[in-house]
Amino acid sequence: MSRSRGATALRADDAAPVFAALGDATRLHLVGRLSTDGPLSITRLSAGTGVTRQAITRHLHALDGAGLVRSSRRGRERVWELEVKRLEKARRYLDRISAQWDAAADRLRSFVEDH
Amino acid sequence: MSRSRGATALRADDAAPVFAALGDATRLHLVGRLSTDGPLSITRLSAGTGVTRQAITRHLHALDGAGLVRSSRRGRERVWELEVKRLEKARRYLDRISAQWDAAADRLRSFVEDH
DNA sequence: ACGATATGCAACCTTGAAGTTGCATATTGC
DNA sequence: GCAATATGCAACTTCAAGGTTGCATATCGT
Repeated sequence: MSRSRGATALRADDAAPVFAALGDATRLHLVGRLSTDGPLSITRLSAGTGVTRQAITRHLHALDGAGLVRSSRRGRERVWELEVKRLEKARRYLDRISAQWDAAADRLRSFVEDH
Repeated sequence: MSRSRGATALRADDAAPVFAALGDATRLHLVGRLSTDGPLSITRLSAGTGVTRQAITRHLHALDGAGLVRSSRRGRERVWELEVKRLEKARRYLDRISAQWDAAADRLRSFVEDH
């Protein structure tokens, strides 16, 4: 096998929604916050963002739809946490593209040298 | 300096537009195509996409706006190529978030162990 | 029981993304 | 010069994303 832990590479059509979810400043801030501070409630995530709690809730659902976060009810609050696996899949996707580009650049270089 | 080659980490507000540009299936396909086949003209990039050349042109401009591609005129055609540096910055951004998450997970674990 | 706190849900508004069609302009090759 | 090829530019349509307000519902703590 080419990768450890059975990780499957994302195909373009599957990767696009993940990047789209990351492609909003507010959501990217949420992801950053969850990555540093760990699981947090909606109210805590909303504090200091400048937008309403309902808007934040929508963003969290958007991230959830892309598989980037996960939530669970804890008493009267709902706690959200990062789904780091999906994030790493996205990272590997970018890795692969860079690698392909490098290979193409190498081919171009040797082509030029041969002519 | 903390990184070689003077690479600067992207901040959330700068990274979001990059991910947004990657967050569309058509554009992601274009990026993939450019990464494997190298510099290509608009007409070639449009062939077989199912959308009009004008739409592809718009997508290319969107990618350009995010700094992910670069173009130059070659005779009567315009050739687009991947700007792999920006792609790698985005990759490092995801890397950093994963790392922060790992650190947070470690803190949480030792916190639990101490109580 | 009750006030305070934390969410859930829905209707509504505004704006920009994505795609189209139509037409103008620039280059190439004979 | 001219037909074919490759873009550039602009107006128009459709639709969903991002935000808001208002109100209902569920839990906690005393």
